[in-house]
Amino acid sequence: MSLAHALLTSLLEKSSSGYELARRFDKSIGFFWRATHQQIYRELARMEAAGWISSEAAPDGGRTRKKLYQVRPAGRKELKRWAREPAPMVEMRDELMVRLRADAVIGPLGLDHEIERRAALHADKLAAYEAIEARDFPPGVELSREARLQHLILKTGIMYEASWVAWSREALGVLRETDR
Amino acid sequence: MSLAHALLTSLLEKSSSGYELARRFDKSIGFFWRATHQQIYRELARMEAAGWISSEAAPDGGRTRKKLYQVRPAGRKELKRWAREPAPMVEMRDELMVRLRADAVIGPLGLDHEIERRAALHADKLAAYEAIEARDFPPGVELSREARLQHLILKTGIMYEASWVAWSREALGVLRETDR
DNA sequence: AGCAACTATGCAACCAGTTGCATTTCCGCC
DNA sequence: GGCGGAAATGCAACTGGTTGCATAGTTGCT
Repeated sequence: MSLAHALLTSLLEKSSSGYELARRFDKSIGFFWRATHQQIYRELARMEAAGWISSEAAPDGGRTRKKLYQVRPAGRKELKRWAREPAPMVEMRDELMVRLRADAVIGPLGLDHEIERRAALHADKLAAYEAIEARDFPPGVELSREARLQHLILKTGIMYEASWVAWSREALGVLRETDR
Repeated sequence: MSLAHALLTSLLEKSSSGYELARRFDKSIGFFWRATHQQIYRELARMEAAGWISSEAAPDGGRTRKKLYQVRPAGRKELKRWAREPAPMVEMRDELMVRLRADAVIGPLGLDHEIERRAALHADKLAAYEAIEARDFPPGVELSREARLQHLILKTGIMYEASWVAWSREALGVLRETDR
């Protein structure tokens, strides 16, 4: 269960409401860990029950239902404990590979369109990440430890998307050479 | 739900029992789609209920409980239908990134050991894939359409593992430079 | 005043995948 | 004859993630 730990990390950076966390997950953290608002609310409730975080009504005099969460010492301790655990290796798990194999067995299925579509999506993400890199991590600037690690994480995303863009080119080559 | 379709593909290659499929999933198909025997038995039962596959007792005179499954026309049709659907893009989702971010926020946690451990695992997989490539797809040999697609799938695995090995080197550099 | 869009939270049902355990039969070994 | 291990199938309980829907207040437009 590492959504909880992603949320702890995010809350340590800044105490927030569930809603704010959900939107934050659409950005930085969300590059490598997705979560719906449902999941987040449910998880926050659990974490509060476990004593990892505490909540207070937002300082707006009760006009909204908004709750602000902050990390309690037990939560920080839990995050430290968890971070030292071995991280399960992420396996490649891709429906497209199943489709390619099906295509190999039951004849040409026109998967090239699909690959082109995905190549475009990966290229978009890659461009977005590279824009962030150019903006936040320009070359020649000394970075803090924290910033260097954030840069590393961003570069991981860049590597990932670039790999898929390159792969798509190769796959299209194979398919077209083959189906000519 | 694409385990069903992975199983259909596998059964089209060769009619098999659940047990055999489970072991086959530890090899070729399992490089990009994992499944436990539990999942496989459950899914085979569903697929039979849907009329995609049919089963018969293994030709051993009822001495074992073994069942042999084969694909029915409806199953082949379903596979074709499914293969043309858009394939959801696989997002990068990695606990290690959460850990790196936690490390950025709550100080050095000694993640370098963890990264080394994973680098070794990825290097092992990479070596295994490359051995298969050298054995099954030696350079200069003309390949059938099916074999070319299988080679493409294998190369995808190689790209994936090689990316992570390269990434690990970079990550270790950042961490060590930073924590010196 | 009326409506749409956004902020903010949550319940309930479902689906896919994991874990732990149970069962039966066969085979080889001591 | 007994024992362990592999072949083969399956049930039950649980976890994590998704989907659809409900609720309620706020802001701003017309």
